[in-house]
Amino acid sequence: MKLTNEIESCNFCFYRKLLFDSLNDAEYQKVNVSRKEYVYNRGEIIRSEGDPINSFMYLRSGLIKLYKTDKNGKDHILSLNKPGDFISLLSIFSDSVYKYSIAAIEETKVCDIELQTLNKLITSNSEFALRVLNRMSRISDDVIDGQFEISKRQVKGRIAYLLLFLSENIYHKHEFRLPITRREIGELISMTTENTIRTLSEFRKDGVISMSGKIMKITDYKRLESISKTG
Amino acid sequence: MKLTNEIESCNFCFYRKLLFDSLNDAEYQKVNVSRKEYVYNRGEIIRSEGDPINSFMYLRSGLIKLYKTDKNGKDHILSLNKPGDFISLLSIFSDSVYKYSIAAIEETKVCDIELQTLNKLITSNSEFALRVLNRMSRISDDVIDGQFEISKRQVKGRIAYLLLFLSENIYHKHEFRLPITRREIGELISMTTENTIRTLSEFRKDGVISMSGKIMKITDYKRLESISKTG
DNA sequence: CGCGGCTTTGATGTTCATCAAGTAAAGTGG
DNA sequence: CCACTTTACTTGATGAACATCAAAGCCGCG
Repeated sequence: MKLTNEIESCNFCFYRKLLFDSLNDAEYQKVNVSRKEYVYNRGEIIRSEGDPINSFMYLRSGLIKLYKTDKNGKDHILSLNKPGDFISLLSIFSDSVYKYSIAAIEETKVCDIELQTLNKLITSNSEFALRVLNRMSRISDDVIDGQFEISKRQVKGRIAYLLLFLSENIYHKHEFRLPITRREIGELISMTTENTIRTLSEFRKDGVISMSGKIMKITDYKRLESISKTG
Repeated sequence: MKLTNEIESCNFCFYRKLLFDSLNDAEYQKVNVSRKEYVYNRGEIIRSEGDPINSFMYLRSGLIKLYKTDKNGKDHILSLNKPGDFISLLSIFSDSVYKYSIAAIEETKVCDIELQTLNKLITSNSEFALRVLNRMSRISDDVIDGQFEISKRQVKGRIAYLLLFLSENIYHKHEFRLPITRREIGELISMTTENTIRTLSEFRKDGVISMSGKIMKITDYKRLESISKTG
Protein backbone atom coordinates (compact mmCIF):
# COMPACT_ATOMS: atom_id res chain seq x y z
CA MET A 1 0.00 0.00 0.00
CA LYS A 2 1.37 3.37 -0.99
CA LEU A 3 0.22 6.90 -0.37
CA THR A 4 0.08 8.96 -3.55
CA ASN A 5 -0.97 12.41 -4.58
CA GLU A 6 -2.01 12.21 -8.19
CA ILE A 7 -5.14 14.26 -8.04
CA GLU A 8 -4.85 17.93 -7.40
CA SER A 9 -8.49 18.51 -6.64
CA CYS A 10 -11.72 16.60 -6.71
CA ASN A 11 -13.17 19.17 -9.06
CA PHE A 12 -12.32 17.21 -12.15
CA CYS A 13 -12.66 13.74 -10.72
CA PHE A 14 -14.72 11.44 -12.86
CA TYR A 15 -16.43 9.96 -9.83
CA ARG A 16 -17.48 13.29 -8.53
CA LYS A 17 -20.85 13.15 -10.19
CA LEU A 18 -21.64 9.72 -8.83
CA LEU A 19 -21.82 10.90 -5.28
CA PHE A 20 -20.34 14.30 -4.58
CA ASP A 21 -22.17 16.25 -7.20
CA SER A 22 -24.35 18.14 -4.79
CA LEU A 23 -21.52 19.61 -2.74
CA ASN A 24 -20.73 23.31 -2.87
CA ASP A 25 -17.21 24.69 -3.08
CA ALA A 26 -16.70 24.97 0.65
CA GLU A 27 -17.86 21.42 1.19
CA TYR A 28 -15.55 20.27 -1.56
CA GLN A 29 -12.65 21.84 0.18
CA LYS A 30 -13.41 19.80 3.27
CA VAL A 31 -13.36 16.61 1.24
CA ASN A 32 -10.23 17.63 -0.56
CA VAL A 33 -8.39 18.39 2.65
CA SER A 34 -9.33 15.20 4.46
CA ARG A 35 -8.87 13.06 1.39
CA LYS A 36 -5.98 10.62 1.03
CA GLU A 37 -5.04 8.58 -2.02
CA TYR A 38 -3.74 5.06 -1.72
CA VAL A 39 -2.52 2.49 -4.20
CA TYR A 40 -2.80 -1.19 -3.37
CA ASN A 41 -1.02 -3.95 -5.27
CA ARG A 42 -2.62 -7.10 -6.56
CA GLY A 43 -3.38 -9.34 -3.59
CA GLU A 44 -3.01 -6.69 -0.93
CA ILE A 45 -5.60 -6.62 1.80
CA ILE A 46 -7.21 -3.21 2.04
CA ARG A 47 -9.29 -3.87 5.14
CA SER A 48 -9.76 -6.95 7.29
CA GLU A 49 -12.90 -8.17 8.98
CA GLY A 50 -12.94 -6.56 12.40
CA ASP A 51 -10.88 -3.50 11.48
CA PRO A 52 -12.37 -0.30 12.85
CA ILE A 53 -14.29 1.74 10.31
CA ASN A 54 -13.10 5.30 10.44
CA SER A 55 -13.04 6.29 6.85
CA PHE A 56 -15.03 6.04 3.71
CA MET A 57 -13.32 4.74 0.58
CA TYR A 58 -14.09 4.52 -3.03
CA LEU A 59 -12.33 2.91 -5.97
CA ARG A 60 -10.82 5.16 -8.55
CA SER A 61 -9.35 2.31 -10.54
CA GLY A 62 -8.71 -1.40 -10.28
CA LEU A 63 -10.77 -4.27 -8.97
CA ILE A 64 -11.45 -5.50 -5.46
CA LYS A 65 -13.17 -8.37 -3.73
CA LEU A 66 -15.38 -8.30 -0.66
CA TYR A 67 -15.06 -11.49 1.33
CA LYS A 68 -15.49 -13.21 4.64
CA THR A 69 -13.32 -15.92 6.14
CA ASP A 70 -15.00 -18.82 7.91
CA LYS A 71 -13.72 -20.58 11.00
CA ASN A 72 -11.93 -23.18 8.87
CA GLY A 73 -9.96 -20.43 7.22
CA LYS A 74 -11.82 -20.73 3.96
CA ASP A 75 -12.70 -17.51 2.18
CA HIS A 76 -16.11 -16.79 0.73
CA ILE A 77 -16.23 -13.95 -1.76
CA LEU A 78 -19.37 -11.83 -1.55
CA SER A 79 -18.78 -9.64 -4.55
CA LEU A 80 -16.30 -8.21 -7.01
CA ASN A 81 -16.36 -4.45 -7.31
CA LYS A 82 -15.08 -2.01 -9.82
CA PRO A 83 -14.50 1.74 -9.94
CA GLY A 84 -17.60 3.67 -9.08
CA ASP A 85 -18.70 1.16 -6.48
CA PHE A 86 -18.62 2.67 -3.03
CA ILE A 87 -17.43 -0.46 -1.40
CA SER A 88 -17.05 0.75 2.11
CA LEU A 89 -20.65 1.90 2.28
CA LEU A 90 -21.62 -1.51 3.57
CA SER A 91 -21.82 -1.62 7.36
CA ILE A 92 -20.47 1.88 7.59
CA PHE A 93 -23.46 3.27 9.43
CA SER A 94 -24.47 0.20 11.32
CA ASP A 95 -21.23 -1.03 12.77
CA SER A 96 -17.97 0.36 14.02
CA VAL A 97 -15.92 -2.45 12.51
CA TYR A 98 -15.81 -4.05 9.10
CA LYS A 99 -17.93 -7.15 8.78
CA TYR A 100 -16.17 -8.08 5.55
CA SER A 101 -12.62 -8.01 4.34
CA ILE A 102 -11.60 -6.06 1.26
CA ALA A 103 -8.65 -7.01 -0.93
CA ALA A 104 -7.23 -5.73 -4.19
CA ILE A 105 -7.48 -8.15 -7.09
CA GLU A 106 -5.77 -5.86 -9.52
CA GLU A 107 -3.71 -2.79 -8.76
CA THR A 108 -6.25 -0.56 -7.13
CA LYS A 109 -6.34 3.14 -6.39
CA VAL A 110 -8.69 4.38 -3.72
CA CYS A 111 -9.62 7.71 -2.27
CA ASP A 112 -10.01 7.67 1.46
CA ILE A 113 -12.13 10.24 3.27
CA GLU A 114 -12.46 10.50 7.03
CA LEU A 115 -15.79 9.20 8.24
CA GLN A 116 -16.22 12.29 10.33
CA THR A 117 -16.06 14.42 7.21
CA LEU A 118 -18.65 12.27 5.51
CA ASN A 119 -20.95 12.49 8.50
CA LYS A 120 -20.66 16.25 8.59
CA LEU A 121 -21.57 16.45 4.93
CA ILE A 122 -24.58 14.24 5.43
CA THR A 123 -25.68 16.44 8.26
CA SER A 124 -25.17 19.70 6.46
CA ASN A 125 -26.27 18.76 2.96
CA SER A 126 -29.50 16.85 2.64
CA GLU A 127 -29.19 16.30 -1.06
CA PHE A 128 -25.89 14.63 -0.41
CA ALA A 129 -27.50 12.50 2.28
CA LEU A 130 -30.06 11.24 -0.21
CA ARG A 131 -27.25 10.52 -2.62
CA VAL A 132 -25.45 8.42 -0.04
CA LEU A 133 -28.66 6.57 0.74
CA ASN A 134 -29.09 5.85 -2.94
CA ARG A 135 -25.56 4.53 -3.36
CA MET A 136 -25.69 2.45 -0.24
CA SER A 137 -29.00 0.98 -1.21
CA ARG A 138 -27.64 0.10 -4.62
CA ILE A 139 -24.51 -1.62 -3.42
CA SER A 140 -26.46 -3.69 -0.91
CA ASP A 141 -28.93 -4.64 -3.58
CA ASP A 142 -26.11 -5.70 -5.85
CA VAL A 143 -24.49 -7.91 -3.25
CA ILE A 144 -27.78 -9.53 -2.29
CA ASP A 145 -28.80 -9.97 -5.90
CA GLY A 146 -25.44 -11.42 -6.89
CA GLN A 147 -25.61 -13.97 -4.11
CA PHE A 148 -29.13 -14.85 -5.14
CA GLU A 149 -28.21 -15.31 -8.79
CA ILE A 150 -25.34 -17.58 -7.80
CA SER A 151 -27.28 -19.64 -5.30
CA LYS A 152 -30.11 -20.53 -7.64
CA ARG A 153 -27.80 -21.99 -10.29
CA GLN A 154 -25.66 -25.09 -10.33
CA VAL A 155 -21.98 -25.20 -11.24
CA LYS A 156 -22.17 -24.79 -14.99
CA GLY A 157 -24.69 -22.00 -14.72
CA ARG A 158 -22.64 -20.30 -12.03
CA ILE A 159 -19.45 -20.36 -14.05
CA ALA A 160 -21.31 -19.14 -17.12
CA TYR A 161 -22.90 -16.37 -15.07
CA LEU A 162 -19.55 -15.28 -13.72
CA LEU A 163 -17.86 -15.27 -17.12
CA LEU A 164 -20.69 -13.19 -18.52
CA PHE A 165 -20.48 -10.86 -15.54
CA LEU A 166 -16.77 -10.29 -16.13
CA SER A 167 -17.25 -9.90 -19.85
CA GLU A 168 -20.22 -7.55 -19.64
CA ASN A 169 -19.73 -5.59 -16.46
CA ILE A 170 -16.01 -5.43 -15.92
CA TYR A 171 -14.11 -5.72 -19.19
CA HIS A 172 -16.75 -5.02 -21.85
CA LYS A 173 -14.99 -7.48 -24.13
CA HIS A 174 -15.35 -11.11 -25.14
CA GLU A 175 -11.68 -11.68 -24.42
CA PHE A 176 -10.01 -10.74 -21.16
CA ARG A 177 -7.46 -11.74 -18.60
CA LEU A 178 -9.08 -13.59 -15.71
CA PRO A 179 -8.33 -11.35 -12.75
CA ILE A 180 -8.87 -14.06 -10.16
CA THR A 181 -7.46 -17.52 -9.57
CA ARG A 182 -9.53 -20.64 -10.05
CA ARG A 183 -9.65 -21.03 -6.33
CA GLU A 184 -11.12 -17.55 -6.02
CA ILE A 185 -13.73 -18.39 -8.63
CA GLY A 186 -14.67 -21.28 -6.40
CA GLU A 187 -14.86 -18.99 -3.39
CA LEU A 188 -17.11 -16.68 -5.34
CA ILE A 189 -19.56 -19.28 -6.58
CA SER A 190 -19.41 -21.55 -3.51
CA MET A 191 -17.77 -24.45 -5.27
CA THR A 192 -14.50 -26.35 -4.93
CA THR A 193 -11.49 -25.37 -7.01
CA GLU A 194 -11.49 -28.76 -8.71
CA ASN A 195 -15.06 -28.53 -9.91
CA THR A 196 -14.48 -25.01 -11.09
CA ILE A 197 -11.56 -26.16 -13.20
CA ARG A 198 -13.41 -29.19 -14.47
CA THR A 199 -16.29 -27.03 -15.61
CA LEU A 200 -14.00 -24.55 -17.34
CA SER A 201 -12.24 -27.46 -19.10
CA GLU A 202 -15.60 -28.79 -20.17
CA PHE A 203 -16.59 -25.41 -21.58
CA ARG A 204 -13.37 -25.41 -23.56
CA LYS A 205 -13.94 -28.92 -24.89
CA ASP A 206 -17.45 -27.90 -25.91
CA GLY A 207 -16.10 -24.88 -27.76
CA VAL A 208 -17.89 -22.34 -25.60
CA ILE A 209 -14.69 -20.69 -24.47
CA SER A 210 -11.02 -20.90 -25.27
CA MET A 211 -8.39 -20.24 -22.66
CA SER A 212 -4.72 -20.39 -22.04
CA GLY A 213 -3.77 -19.73 -18.48
CA LYS A 214 -5.58 -16.62 -17.38
CA ILE A 215 -6.55 -15.45 -20.85
CA MET A 216 -10.20 -16.19 -21.45
CA LYS A 217 -12.06 -15.85 -24.69
CA ILE A 218 -15.76 -16.43 -25.02
CA THR A 219 -16.13 -18.08 -28.42
CA ASP A 220 -19.81 -19.01 -28.26
CA TYR A 221 -21.57 -16.19 -26.49
CA LYS A 222 -25.12 -17.35 -27.19
CA ARG A 223 -24.34 -20.77 -25.79
CA LEU A 224 -22.79 -19.31 -22.66
CA GLU A 225 -25.85 -17.14 -22.14
CA SER A 226 -28.05 -20.16 -22.52
CA ILE A 227 -26.02 -22.14 -19.98
CA SER A 228 -26.23 -19.22 -17.58
CA LYS A 229 -30.00 -19.10 -17.96
CA THR A 230 -30.82 -22.77 -17.80
CA GLY A 231 -27.99 -24.10 -15.63
CA MET B 1 -55.39 -6.87 4.09
CA LYS B 2 -57.37 -4.52 6.24
CA LEU B 3 -57.01 -0.87 7.10
CA THR B 4 -57.15 -0.21 10.82
CA ASN B 5 -56.79 2.70 13.14
CA GLU B 6 -55.54 1.36 16.43
CA ILE B 7 -52.93 3.91 17.19
CA GLU B 8 -54.03 7.42 18.01
CA SER B 9 -50.61 8.97 17.68
CA CYS B 10 -47.04 7.89 17.12
CA ASN B 11 -46.06 9.59 20.35
CA PHE B 12 -46.36 6.48 22.40
CA CYS B 13 -45.37 3.98 19.76
CA PHE B 14 -42.79 1.52 20.93
CA TYR B 15 -40.96 1.69 17.64
CA ARG B 16 -40.66 5.42 17.74
CA LYS B 17 -37.27 5.36 19.36
CA LEU B 18 -35.85 2.98 16.82
CA LEU B 19 -36.07 5.45 14.01
CA PHE B 20 -38.25 8.46 14.63
CA ASP B 21 -36.77 9.56 17.88
CA SER B 22 -35.13 12.64 16.46
CA LEU B 23 -38.27 14.19 15.02
CA ASN B 24 -39.79 17.28 16.53
CA ASP B 25 -43.50 17.72 17.12
CA ALA B 26 -44.23 19.33 13.77
CA GLU B 27 -42.39 16.56 11.94
CA TYR B 28 -44.28 14.01 13.96
CA GLN B 29 -47.53 15.48 12.85
CA LYS B 30 -46.52 14.97 9.24
CA VAL B 31 -45.80 11.34 9.88
CA ASN B 32 -48.98 10.90 11.80
CA VAL B 33 -51.10 12.43 9.08
CA SER B 34 -49.61 10.44 6.22
CA ARG B 35 -49.47 7.24 8.21
CA LYS B 36 -51.78 4.30 7.50
CA GLU B 37 -52.13 1.10 9.47
CA TYR B 38 -52.69 -2.22 7.79
CA VAL B 39 -53.24 -5.74 9.03
CA TYR B 40 -52.26 -8.69 6.87
CA ASN B 41 -53.33 -12.25 7.47
CA ARG B 42 -51.05 -15.26 7.49
CA GLY B 43 -49.97 -15.95 3.93
CA GLU B 44 -51.01 -12.63 2.50
CA ILE B 45 -48.62 -10.97 0.11
CA ILE B 46 -47.77 -7.48 1.27
CA ARG B 47 -45.73 -6.43 -1.75
CA SER B 48 -44.74 -8.28 -4.91
CA GLU B 49 -41.49 -8.07 -6.82
CA GLY B 50 -41.97 -5.31 -9.35
CA ASP B 51 -44.56 -3.33 -7.41
CA PRO B 52 -43.84 0.39 -7.37
CA ILE B 53 -42.24 1.64 -4.18
CA ASN B 54 -44.15 4.64 -2.96
CA SER B 55 -44.25 4.14 0.73
CA PHE B 56 -42.10 3.11 3.60
CA MET B 57 -43.34 0.39 5.92
CA TYR B 58 -42.39 -1.06 9.20
CA LEU B 59 -43.64 -3.99 11.21
CA ARG B 60 -45.48 -3.29 14.40
CA SER B 61 -46.24 -6.94 15.06
CA GLY B 62 -46.10 -10.29 13.37
CA LEU B 63 -43.55 -11.93 11.13
CA ILE B 64 -42.80 -11.53 7.45
CA LYS B 65 -40.61 -13.08 4.81
CA LEU B 66 -38.61 -11.38 2.10
CA TYR B 67 -38.35 -13.54 -0.98
CA LYS B 68 -37.73 -13.74 -4.69
CA THR B 69 -39.37 -16.04 -7.20
CA ASP B 70 -37.19 -17.60 -9.88
CA LYS B 71 -38.23 -18.25 -13.47
CA ASN B 72 -39.35 -21.78 -12.59
CA GLY B 73 -41.77 -20.35 -10.08
CA LYS B 74 -39.75 -21.50 -7.11
CA ASP B 75 -39.46 -19.12 -4.19
CA HIS B 76 -36.21 -18.32 -2.43
CA ILE B 77 -36.55 -16.70 0.96
CA LEU B 78 -33.93 -14.06 1.71
CA SER B 79 -34.83 -13.38 5.30
CA LEU B 80 -37.43 -13.55 8.02
CA ASN B 81 -38.13 -10.29 9.76
CA LYS B 82 -39.77 -9.35 12.99
CA PRO B 83 -41.14 -6.16 14.54
CA GLY B 84 -38.58 -3.41 14.58
CA ASP B 85 -37.12 -4.42 11.24
CA PHE B 86 -37.69 -1.76 8.65
CA ILE B 87 -38.33 -4.19 5.90
CA SER B 88 -39.01 -1.85 3.09
CA LEU B 89 -35.73 -0.05 3.53
CA LEU B 90 -34.11 -2.40 1.05
CA SER B 91 -34.05 -0.95 -2.47
CA ILE B 92 -36.11 1.99 -1.37
CA PHE B 93 -33.55 4.58 -2.41
CA SER B 94 -32.03 2.76 -5.33
CA ASP B 95 -35.01 1.56 -7.25
CA SER B 96 -38.54 2.60 -7.99
CA VAL B 97 -39.90 -0.92 -7.76
CA TYR B 98 -39.51 -3.70 -5.23
CA LYS B 99 -36.79 -6.18 -6.05
CA TYR B 100 -38.17 -8.62 -3.49
CA SER B 101 -41.59 -9.76 -2.50
CA ILE B 102 -42.84 -9.42 1.04
CA ALA B 103 -45.43 -11.73 2.59
CA ALA B 104 -46.93 -12.14 6.04
CA ILE B 105 -46.05 -15.40 7.78
CA GLU B 106 -48.10 -14.63 10.84
CA GLU B 107 -50.78 -12.00 11.23
CA THR B 108 -48.84 -8.83 10.70
CA LYS B 109 -49.54 -5.20 11.46
CA VAL B 110 -47.62 -2.57 9.56
CA CYS B 111 -47.46 1.18 9.54
CA ASP B 112 -47.24 2.66 6.11
CA ILE B 113 -45.79 6.12 5.51
CA GLU B 114 -45.67 7.86 2.17
CA LEU B 115 -42.22 7.85 0.67
CA GLN B 116 -42.53 11.54 -0.03
CA THR B 117 -42.97 12.21 3.65
CA LEU B 118 -39.91 10.17 4.49
CA ASN B 119 -37.85 12.00 1.90
CA LYS B 120 -38.91 15.36 3.27
CA LEU B 121 -37.89 14.32 6.75
CA ILE B 122 -34.52 13.14 5.54
CA THR B 123 -34.02 16.46 3.84
CA SER B 124 -35.11 18.58 6.75
CA ASN B 125 -33.69 16.61 9.65
CA SER B 126 -30.13 15.45 9.33
CA GLU B 127 -30.15 13.44 12.51
CA PHE B 128 -33.08 11.52 11.13
CA ALA B 129 -31.17 10.97 7.88
CA LEU B 130 -28.32 9.39 9.80
CA ARG B 131 -30.80 7.24 11.63
CA VAL B 132 -32.25 5.97 8.37
CA LEU B 133 -28.76 5.26 7.08
CA ASN B 134 -28.05 3.29 10.19
CA ARG B 135 -31.21 1.22 9.94
CA MET B 136 -30.78 0.57 6.25
CA SER B 137 -27.21 -0.44 6.72
CA ARG B 138 -28.20 -2.82 9.46
CA ILE B 139 -30.94 -4.56 7.56
CA SER B 140 -28.72 -5.04 4.53
CA ASP B 141 -25.99 -6.42 6.72
CA ASP B 142 -28.42 -8.83 8.29
CA VAL B 143 -29.65 -10.16 4.97
CA ILE B 144 -26.13 -10.55 3.61
CA ASP B 145 -24.91 -12.13 6.80
CA GLY B 146 -27.85 -14.51 7.00
CA GLN B 147 -27.28 -15.70 3.47
CA PHE B 148 -23.60 -16.16 4.23
CA GLU B 149 -24.25 -18.17 7.35
CA ILE B 150 -26.62 -20.43 5.45
CA SER B 151 -24.43 -20.91 2.42
CA LYS B 152 -21.37 -22.04 4.34
CA ARG B 153 -23.21 -24.85 6.10
CA GLN B 154 -24.67 -28.10 4.85
CA VAL B 155 -28.19 -29.33 5.52
CA LYS B 156 -27.91 -30.37 9.14
CA GLY B 157 -26.02 -27.23 10.05
CA ARG B 158 -28.51 -25.09 8.19
CA ILE B 159 -31.52 -26.57 9.91
CA ALA B 160 -29.80 -26.27 13.27
CA TYR B 161 -28.90 -22.67 12.52
CA LEU B 162 -32.47 -21.85 11.57
CA LEU B 163 -33.96 -23.50 14.66
CA LEU B 164 -31.54 -21.59 16.85
CA PHE B 165 -32.38 -18.39 15.00
CA LEU B 166 -36.07 -18.88 15.63
CA SER B 167 -35.52 -19.86 19.22
CA GLU B 168 -33.11 -17.05 20.05
CA ASN B 169 -34.14 -14.16 17.86
CA ILE B 170 -37.83 -14.58 17.28
CA TYR B 171 -39.46 -16.50 20.11
CA HIS B 172 -36.91 -16.35 22.93
CA LYS B 173 -38.01 -19.81 24.00
CA HIS B 174 -36.88 -23.39 23.53
CA GLU B 175 -40.37 -24.37 22.54
CA PHE B 176 -42.35 -22.62 19.86
CA ARG B 177 -44.77 -23.06 17.02
CA LEU B 178 -42.93 -23.27 13.69
CA PRO B 179 -44.26 -20.26 11.82
CA ILE B 180 -43.31 -21.58 8.41
CA THR B 181 -44.02 -24.76 6.47
CA ARG B 182 -41.33 -27.33 5.78
CA ARG B 183 -41.33 -26.20 2.20
CA GLU B 184 -40.60 -22.66 3.32
CA ILE B 185 -37.77 -23.88 5.50
CA GLY B 186 -36.36 -25.42 2.34
CA GLU B 187 -36.78 -22.16 0.46
CA LEU B 188 -34.96 -20.37 3.23
CA ILE B 189 -31.98 -22.68 3.46
CA SER B 190 -31.80 -23.57 -0.26
CA MET B 191 -32.74 -27.18 0.19
CA THR B 192 -35.56 -29.43 -0.96
CA THR B 193 -38.62 -29.99 1.19
CA GLU B 194 -37.83 -33.69 1.44
CA ASN B 195 -34.35 -33.22 2.78
CA THR B 196 -35.58 -30.63 5.20
CA ILE B 197 -38.10 -33.09 6.59
CA ARG B 198 -35.60 -35.92 6.66
CA THR B 199 -33.17 -33.81 8.64
CA LEU B 200 -35.85 -32.73 11.12
CA SER B 201 -36.88 -36.37 11.53
CA GLU B 202 -33.27 -37.31 12.12
CA PHE B 203 -32.92 -34.61 14.78
CA ARG B 204 -35.99 -36.05 16.47
CA LYS B 205 -34.63 -39.59 16.35
CA ASP B 206 -31.37 -38.35 17.81
CA GLY B 207 -33.22 -36.64 20.63
CA VAL B 208 -32.08 -33.15 19.71
CA ILE B 209 -35.60 -31.88 19.20
CA SER B 210 -39.10 -33.14 19.72
CA MET B 211 -41.92 -32.06 17.48
CA SER B 212 -45.52 -32.73 16.75
CA GLY B 213 -46.77 -30.95 13.69
CA LYS B 214 -45.67 -27.37 13.95
CA ILE B 215 -44.79 -27.44 17.62
CA MET B 216 -41.06 -27.60 18.01
CA LYS B 217 -39.14 -28.16 21.19
CA ILE B 218 -35.39 -28.05 21.41
CA THR B 219 -34.53 -30.76 23.89
CA ASP B 220 -30.75 -30.78 23.53
CA TYR B 221 -29.70 -27.20 23.05
CA LYS B 222 -25.96 -27.78 23.35
CA ARG B 223 -26.09 -30.46 20.72
CA LEU B 224 -28.05 -28.28 18.34
CA GLU B 225 -25.54 -25.49 18.81
CA SER B 226 -22.74 -27.90 18.09
CA ILE B 227 -24.45 -29.09 14.90
CA SER B 228 -24.96 -25.51 13.83
CA LYS B 229 -21.28 -24.76 14.37
CA THR B 230 -19.73 -27.84 12.82
CA GLY B 231 -22.31 -28.78 10.19
C1' DC C 1 16.83 -23.96 -9.10
C1' DG C 2 13.86 -25.29 -5.75
C1' DC C 3 9.92 -24.05 -3.05
C1' DG C 4 5.14 -22.90 -2.63
C1' DG C 5 1.06 -21.85 -4.69
C1' DC C 6 -1.73 -22.59 -8.76
C1' DT C 7 -3.63 -25.76 -12.12
C1' DT C 8 -5.21 -30.06 -13.90
C1' DT C 9 -7.10 -34.82 -14.17
C1' DG C 10 -8.66 -39.13 -12.26
C1' DA C 11 -10.85 -42.20 -8.86
C1' DT C 12 -13.99 -42.62 -5.17
C1' DG C 13 -17.53 -41.60 -1.93
C1' DT C 14 -20.94 -38.45 0.20
C1' DT C 15 -24.52 -35.33 -0.01
C1' DC C 16 -28.36 -34.05 -1.85
C1' DA C 17 -32.19 -33.76 -5.58
C1' DT C 18 -35.59 -36.23 -7.84
C1' DC C 19 -39.28 -39.39 -8.38
C1' DA C 20 -42.83 -41.98 -6.38
C1' DA C 21 -46.47 -42.96 -3.33
C1' DG C 22 -49.02 -42.60 0.56
C1' DT C 23 -50.92 -40.30 4.94
C1' DA C 24 -52.37 -36.33 7.35
C1' DA C 25 -54.12 -31.78 7.71
C1' DA C 26 -56.28 -27.72 6.19
C1' DG C 27 -59.18 -25.08 3.43
C1' DT C 28 -63.70 -24.78 0.37
C1' DG C 29 -68.26 -24.95 -1.27
C1' DG C 30 -72.76 -26.98 -0.94
C1' DC D 1 -71.05 -29.69 9.05
C1' DC D 2 -69.61 -32.97 5.78
C1' DA D 3 -67.68 -34.33 1.37
C1' DC D 4 -64.27 -32.79 -1.54
C1' DT D 5 -60.09 -30.71 -2.99
C1' DT D 6 -55.92 -29.02 -2.24
C1' DT D 7 -51.82 -28.42 0.21
C1' DA D 8 -48.62 -30.07 3.61
C1' DC D 9 -46.05 -33.81 5.44
C1' DT D 10 -43.44 -38.15 5.40
C1' DT D 11 -40.57 -42.17 3.95
C1' DG D 12 -38.14 -44.94 0.63
C1' DA D 13 -35.45 -45.88 -3.56
C1' DT D 14 -32.43 -44.21 -7.07
C1' DG D 15 -29.22 -41.43 -9.44
C1' DA D 16 -26.95 -36.99 -10.33
C1' DA D 17 -24.17 -33.39 -8.67
C1' DC D 18 -20.58 -32.34 -6.15
C1' DA D 19 -16.71 -32.83 -2.48
C1' DT D 20 -12.73 -35.12 -1.21
C1' DC D 21 -8.43 -37.36 -1.77
C1' DA D 22 -4.48 -38.23 -4.47
C1' DA D 23 -0.88 -37.30 -7.71
C1' DA D 24 1.54 -34.80 -10.97
C1' DG D 25 2.84 -30.85 -14.06
C1' DC D 26 3.35 -25.88 -14.21
C1' DC D 27 4.74 -21.32 -13.13
C1' DG D 28 6.60 -17.38 -10.81
C1' DC D 29 9.76 -15.78 -7.62
C1' DG D 30 13.29 -15.29 -4.25
